[in-house]
Amino acid sequence: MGREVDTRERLLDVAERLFSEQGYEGTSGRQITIEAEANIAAIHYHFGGKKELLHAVLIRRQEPITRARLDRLEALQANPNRPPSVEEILGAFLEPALYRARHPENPTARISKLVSRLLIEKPKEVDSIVTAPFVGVLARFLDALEVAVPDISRKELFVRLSMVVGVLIHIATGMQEAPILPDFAPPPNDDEAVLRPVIAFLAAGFRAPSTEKAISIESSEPLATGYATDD
Amino acid sequence: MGREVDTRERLLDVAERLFSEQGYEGTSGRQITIEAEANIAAIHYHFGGKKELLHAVLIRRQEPITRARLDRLEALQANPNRPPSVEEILGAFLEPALYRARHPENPTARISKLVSRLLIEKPKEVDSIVTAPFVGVLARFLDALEVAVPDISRKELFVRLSMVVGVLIHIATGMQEAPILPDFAPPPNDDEAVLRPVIAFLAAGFRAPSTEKAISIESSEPLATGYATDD
DNA sequence: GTCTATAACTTGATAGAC
DNA sequence: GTCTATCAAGTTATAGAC
Repeated sequence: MGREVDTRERLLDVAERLFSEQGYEGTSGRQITIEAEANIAAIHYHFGGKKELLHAVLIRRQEPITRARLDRLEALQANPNRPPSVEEILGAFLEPALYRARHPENPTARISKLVSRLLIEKPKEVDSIVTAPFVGVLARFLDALEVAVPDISRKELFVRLSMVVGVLIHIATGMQEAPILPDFAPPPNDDEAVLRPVIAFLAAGFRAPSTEKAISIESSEPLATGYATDD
Repeated sequence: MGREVDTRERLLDVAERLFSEQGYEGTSGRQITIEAEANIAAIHYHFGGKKELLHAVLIRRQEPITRARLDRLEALQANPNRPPSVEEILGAFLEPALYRARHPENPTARISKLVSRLLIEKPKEVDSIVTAPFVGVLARFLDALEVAVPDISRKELFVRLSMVVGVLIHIATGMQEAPILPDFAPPPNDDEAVLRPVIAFLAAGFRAPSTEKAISIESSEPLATGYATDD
């Protein structure tokens, strides 16, 4: 295991694993090269530096997940007479990112954990590369949710979708199997069993009545932003 | 601002801010002492080291939040004839940790963000000190939820509560106001407006029908754990 | 493409003067 | 309690031999 592929790819594999387990700042280039059985100078030679290595790690996996999400969503939308349910939409959003999420050796699980960490740690070297591909995806799913849950404004649907992202990150980082409560067994290893209760919970949340105040007749303006400076 | 208190306290304040903004690994003791207008050796003198400084930062705020949560929960449970609703329970859990969460200068907001980061980054120096106080709190809230949502097993309620934790972390780290979608204004600054739609969403999730298979008559054993080794 | 060697710097820590 | 001075160890990065 490990020596059948060339140095460049071994570096990508090891970096992906270590970055996801220890974070970007918590992982040194030295450790990566050692575990990849490569030379200390290899990162600089193949990528230019640690930052560029992170970019390469992300690019390699980001696009397939994005496409899987959009493909699944489009498949669900194929029949305009039966628009997808909230459950189906959430499945299309969550499953590609959490495919075999409880198998740490699985690339999808690792990259979702890494992206989640980066979203919180926000080292300067990322922002664009992590979030940019996400923006288009969220917009498409928001469109679908507007059809599935017509009673809720796009604005409130966005708040709800953002909580889905929070849950996704929580699962991807493996926090829910933390020391949190000792008397519970860790979740099962198969995706369906992990996601079924999660999707049921979230879908019910989407169907909750709106919490927005009923708006007066004269409301052609956008909703107030609430940008108070305060204090 | 900054020089009215003694060095030890200034170090705690600055460390709290920098750790929460940059993470534990991403913040150097040097930077802390410089911004606290203290000497480079001050951390070692007052705390013993960077790790002990982190402990001191956490201890200072952890306990008040824990007590606020439990106090609120107990107040809700004062009248045994009217057990608290899911919404009230969630409010008691979330509000103490998110008090003025969108004000980065607010200690509660900072410490919640720091704890959230530590739960994901998991530097070796913490685990116990971060998660230990949390365990007892979660158990108490789970008890309350069992009364409020009697149709759902404690096991599935735990899964749902763990998603609440995910949402809490998402909000505390400020991820939901990220670059995620450009056409939405950031959430308002007042807690009630931030939390009302969140709590409504989560409460509806708790009331979703159980996703557990109906169990056969003979089921004195604990549910299967799903600890498959697989692969 | 891979190596050694090392430059240039930052980190956490501490001894010892004041 | 606070300072300077310095430590050993670690970091990214790079020049140049093979």
